Amino acid sequence: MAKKSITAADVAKLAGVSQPTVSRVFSVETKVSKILELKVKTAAAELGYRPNRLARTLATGRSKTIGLIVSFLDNPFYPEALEKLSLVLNESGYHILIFMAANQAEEIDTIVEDLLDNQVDGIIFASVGISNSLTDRLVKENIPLVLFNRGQDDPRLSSVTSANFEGGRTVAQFLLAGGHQRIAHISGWQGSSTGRDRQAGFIEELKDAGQELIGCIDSRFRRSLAAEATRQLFLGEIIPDAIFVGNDHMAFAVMETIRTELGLRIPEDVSVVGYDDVSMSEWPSFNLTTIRQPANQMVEETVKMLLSMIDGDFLTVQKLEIDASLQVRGSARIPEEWPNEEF
Amino acid sequence: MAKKSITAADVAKLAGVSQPTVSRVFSVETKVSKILELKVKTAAAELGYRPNRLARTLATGRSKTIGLIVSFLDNPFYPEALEKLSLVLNESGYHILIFMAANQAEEIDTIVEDLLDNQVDGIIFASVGISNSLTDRLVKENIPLVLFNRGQDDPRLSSVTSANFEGGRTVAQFLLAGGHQRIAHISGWQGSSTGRDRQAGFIEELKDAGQELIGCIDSRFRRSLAAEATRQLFLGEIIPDAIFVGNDHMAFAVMETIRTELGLRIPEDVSVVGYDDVSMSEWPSFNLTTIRQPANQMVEETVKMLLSMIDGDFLTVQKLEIDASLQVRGSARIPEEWPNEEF
DNA sequence: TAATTTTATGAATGCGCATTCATCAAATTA
DNA sequence: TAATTTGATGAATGCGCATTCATAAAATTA
Repeated sequence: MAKKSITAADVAKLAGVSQPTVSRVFSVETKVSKILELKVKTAAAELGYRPNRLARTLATGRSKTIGLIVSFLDNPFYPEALEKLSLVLNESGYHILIFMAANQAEEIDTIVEDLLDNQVDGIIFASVGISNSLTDRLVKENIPLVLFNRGQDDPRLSSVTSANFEGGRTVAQFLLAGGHQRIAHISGWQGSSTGRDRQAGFIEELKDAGQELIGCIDSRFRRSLAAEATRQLFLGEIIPDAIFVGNDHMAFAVMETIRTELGLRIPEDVSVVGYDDVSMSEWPSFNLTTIRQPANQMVEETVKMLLSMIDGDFLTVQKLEIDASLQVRGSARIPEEWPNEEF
Repeated sequence: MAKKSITAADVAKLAGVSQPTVSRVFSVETKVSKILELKVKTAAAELGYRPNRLARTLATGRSKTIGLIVSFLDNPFYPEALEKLSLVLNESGYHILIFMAANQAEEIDTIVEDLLDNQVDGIIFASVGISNSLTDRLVKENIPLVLFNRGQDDPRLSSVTSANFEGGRTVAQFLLAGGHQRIAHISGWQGSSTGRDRQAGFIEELKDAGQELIGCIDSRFRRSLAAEATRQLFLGEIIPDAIFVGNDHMAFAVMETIRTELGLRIPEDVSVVGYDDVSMSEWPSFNLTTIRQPANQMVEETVKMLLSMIDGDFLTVQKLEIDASLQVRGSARIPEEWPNEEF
């Protein structure tokens, strides 16, 4: 029933030229005389012709489509990033084939196969890890890929993250300067570089100052686990006067647990610091002091990196770390001598 | 440089059969003898063959890909829906080509052209409208489409929404039963059916009870406008004792403005009711009484509808409205005689 | 003006698959 | 056993485009 679509051949016939000429008019960097070009364009407009992108892909081997695998969409950082990603890629003429993932290696494998079946020109892994075997596969197949907000040690993998280690350090400095004595950490997933690096930087800086964490619980970027961890931390003899939470998404749950269940005040009784600076952080209800991870910039760099790999300019692997500064708000005691603006 | 990929012909050669036989093995509903099938599968496994989905599309005319246009991704209702959508479509073997949109008709037109170039089998418009001319076009091209969380009068358009009019009515009943006397409405975008219907149902029920709104401001589903509208409402002589907000996303901003800027208590001074029941609504900070819009069910129906259109079973246009019940929480005074559970 | 180079164009081909059609072998019936 | 039907398989073709190659026309040079 579907109306047969208009092909280059149809346009060619109407314009009185050959099909290749039509093709040339709709491709860049090919020479067609002004006269024929006009004829073709007129005919095309009359018929409402548009090149079939899939046929083009089949002929050229390039789909102008990139695969995107996203996880943790309940964390508002990712919808924000996704929106930006879409914008930037579309501007470059790329389309997005999107897949949501939990974070099991097996599932990722399946998704990637699917992506390859669709001839994507490259893949962005947003906050999902990639197994060694899959890396082998993709490197061998020569599929460009970039990890977004997730790093891996494998020297063949490019990634864009914020400076998580430094970020963790900064939080520690801030809390130490605020005179906190009983500092705890509710960490992001220790199976992820972001979770690990933030924690490592945080602990290292504390150690340099002669302090140790009074508690450290992996809550795997999940609200419910973060809430549970909070309860846990306030169960013992020594209760925290400051908690660094592995990301904002969990920090909100932590704050609510502290206020609602424990009946404590923030920051008077407990300071809370997050990581990401999602837009919700500045909502009055939270007013969360947090490390600002510039999603826009990260997205731009990710796309730039991926596209240059696709264009084959250089396939140099890069592990880019974007500076992440502290956004001081009201959820943590502010040291008197702390610089006014951003750190 | 890209390694030439393995084709059906390669597999055929290794298996000692013809290319069509390989094709048949990888298509459903085609008969191949057990012997050859095994040979082919063995050879395919050995080579790591997978059918090129684009080539298949070109040959069959079906891409097994659907286009998704989403707007308002900052409203957590949509990421939640998106996640579900991805799940359900993938289960049916469909892929998603995703586009973010603001809500200008022109932009949508461009996106749809792009989608068509990619031979999508169908399109889901999540919370975006569609112009008449575009409808003409898509109907003529015979492209199945479903509007998700958005209705339009055009009899050619299928849609899945919640029962927005009834939902608005329910909220009014609830607020009236609670004895509220000065009821206001901060509405969703009046350019959208959801915004209009919720408002219309709300007003109608009030009218039936002999009440009128003391204020009604279109805040177009935007937080900042909702906050501004709240200030506006409390500027006058008569200030509201209840506000129905067009969706949860805005309701959070309204609540924060009421508490932080106006220094009023919820629900003691003002009752607030939202619409959607996003997961954030049950966060202790908000504990928002709201109309529950069952995203899961809406997504499932949307997909079911779209796929049946694609399969050509029947192209009957449907305007499906899913029941939406009131989720009573703490942000609005609860009438004494109100049924314990859901309404 | 003749000889040479450049440039625009069309014919032919291939990308990887599904599908029609013809063929041949096997299974069924008379 | 001959005649008929069924069913599996391969050869050929097309989906819509880009691209190579050959050719004819135009532009350049001698």
